[in-house]
Amino acid sequence: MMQELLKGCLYFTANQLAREAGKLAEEEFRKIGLSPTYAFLILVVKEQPRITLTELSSILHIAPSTGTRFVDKLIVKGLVDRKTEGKLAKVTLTEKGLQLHDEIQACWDRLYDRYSAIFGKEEGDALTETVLKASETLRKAE
Amino acid sequence: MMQELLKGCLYFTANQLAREAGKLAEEEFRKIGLSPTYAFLILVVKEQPRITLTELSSILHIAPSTGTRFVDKLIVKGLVDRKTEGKLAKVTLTEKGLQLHDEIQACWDRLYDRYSAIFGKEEGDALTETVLKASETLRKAE
DNA sequence: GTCTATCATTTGTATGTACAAGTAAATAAC
DNA sequence: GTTATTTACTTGTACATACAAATGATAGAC
Repeated sequence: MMQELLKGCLYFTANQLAREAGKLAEEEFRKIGLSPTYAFLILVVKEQPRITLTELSSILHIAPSTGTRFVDKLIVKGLVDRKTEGKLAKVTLTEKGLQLHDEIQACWDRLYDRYSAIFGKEEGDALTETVLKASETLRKAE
Repeated sequence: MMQELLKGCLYFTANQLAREAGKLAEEEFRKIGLSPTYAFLILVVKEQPRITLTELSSILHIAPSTGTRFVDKLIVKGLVDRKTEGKLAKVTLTEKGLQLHDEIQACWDRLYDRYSAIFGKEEGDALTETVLKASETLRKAE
């Protein structure tokens, strides 16, 4: 059967998992009008004000060009602020962005709880760790 | 540290894994000018000629609208053929699509070998299975 | 037989994401 | 000090993907 073949392919299953996990995450973060990656970006910038675009992108594991687009949109929403210094683009939260921080944290906690409710806390954590390790193994192998 | 938080989030790690796994897969399938999902679509249609759009989409775990776009593009490339019968859209390989089948299969085998070389065959299989199970658990939970 | 509800598909629109090319700043070579 | 190289970032373009709305076809209610 065809389906069996597909099930044995890591590309395929990993994408499926990402899409399913994404549905939950998007649902949770939709409450504050952000998609999950944007929300995470804000958390990162909160922790490291004046972070450069490159560092931000690398922490989020997105391409720099993608980082630029995200920052662009968050500037339009008035949540972050970009100041270029020489060739560096430094990103910082605005007052409004700062105010959103607690809500984002709350969404995140709820999301984590939902994953935990589905998989069980121990198993969920183990799964996340397995997936993380696998992605790091792949990255290093390339 | 921020990075630690992100590493504990399934949404985040699953997307990372999907992107890393995708790089390998795209590289492999680029040789025949298709992206992995298109290639898989062709394998599925080969196995089930006159498959309906809905069934095809569901096997590939993509939304029906996405299925339509994919089929559109493959028609333009001359690899598949769509015949609407009543309200159903039946998809079949063209001669050209059929001829591509062996090459796709070969790419797939090579891709599998590459994953196996990186993770080890046993571990790679186990990983894929874990990821598959997780995505199914999530899907059922929603 | 008409009307309505349901189902399969497509299309409009939007988002996330990336690569490649372009631009601009910093650094190195000489 | 000018030229070449590298580095950081942005922009043009393109693709995968989805949701919601539109369309078209079947089936059921009466």
